[in-house]
Amino acid sequence: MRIGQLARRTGVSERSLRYYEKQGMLSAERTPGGHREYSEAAVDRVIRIQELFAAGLCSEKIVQLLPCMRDTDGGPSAVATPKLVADLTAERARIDRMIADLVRSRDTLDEVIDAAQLS
Amino acid sequence: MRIGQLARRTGVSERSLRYYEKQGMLSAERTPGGHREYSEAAVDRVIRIQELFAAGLCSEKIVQLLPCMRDTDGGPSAVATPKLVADLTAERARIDRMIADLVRSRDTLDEVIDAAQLS
DNA sequence: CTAGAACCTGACACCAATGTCAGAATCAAG
DNA sequence: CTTGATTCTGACATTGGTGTCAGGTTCTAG
Repeated sequence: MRIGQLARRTGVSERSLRYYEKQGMLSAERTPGGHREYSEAAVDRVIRIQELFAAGLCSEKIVQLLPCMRDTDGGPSAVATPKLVADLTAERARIDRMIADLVRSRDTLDEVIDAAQLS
Repeated sequence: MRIGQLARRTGVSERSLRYYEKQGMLSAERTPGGHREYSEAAVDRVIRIQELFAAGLCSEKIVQLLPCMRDTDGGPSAVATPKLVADLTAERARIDRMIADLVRSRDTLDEVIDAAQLS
């Protein structure tokens, strides 16, 4: 599929998709004329990338991580190096803290919302 | 307490604390010489602010939200306006989506980490 | 062939919190 | 009083993903 369709299907701007490619997170075939042609698996990959961004990973880490992920395209997934595993373990801990923070913030919001409702 | 101690106790830089004040999120008495003097409740407040930042709220929303929060200083908490409640409800939904994303990302990381461990 | 839609590259701008630095003033202990 | 630690203000830089625009090329339906 073309970049426009991928953008629509993922909700990610074309700008960002091109950026992902430049960072090495996303690849695409090219038509003879130079237009990008994406495989079906790109949809899942883009969504994964977005999730990882939302989790606070920088593109560099994502680049290292992606080849180790079991992807929908069934490609042979690489095994993470010890260094990468250490990094990811740290990221995992950070994500855990993030989730805890978010739950607290949600509770805070709920308190305020509830207080306003019953007034 | 002074800004340095508050920074150490919260893990937030002095720079950020001054920024919070300028944005109207944090207040402080002043010594005759102009140095900031914080109450004990400032510690909790700063931590809350950080959590809310982590939850993706901008400082403007936080400013509106803070007076409605039941604070440790026991100040009379204001009641949120309907408009604010609507905003916060939207934020709450966003936070829910964020948490779901984070859990997925954490699972992704776990898969990669586990795959590397047993190899 | 042609017109309009879609795509290409490259460059500049933005956001919002934070880092950092400089130069001056204040504070607290000896 | 002195001195070293702390704080003050203000300004500029950074970050990293994204928005946006310009000028040109490619694609595709009629």
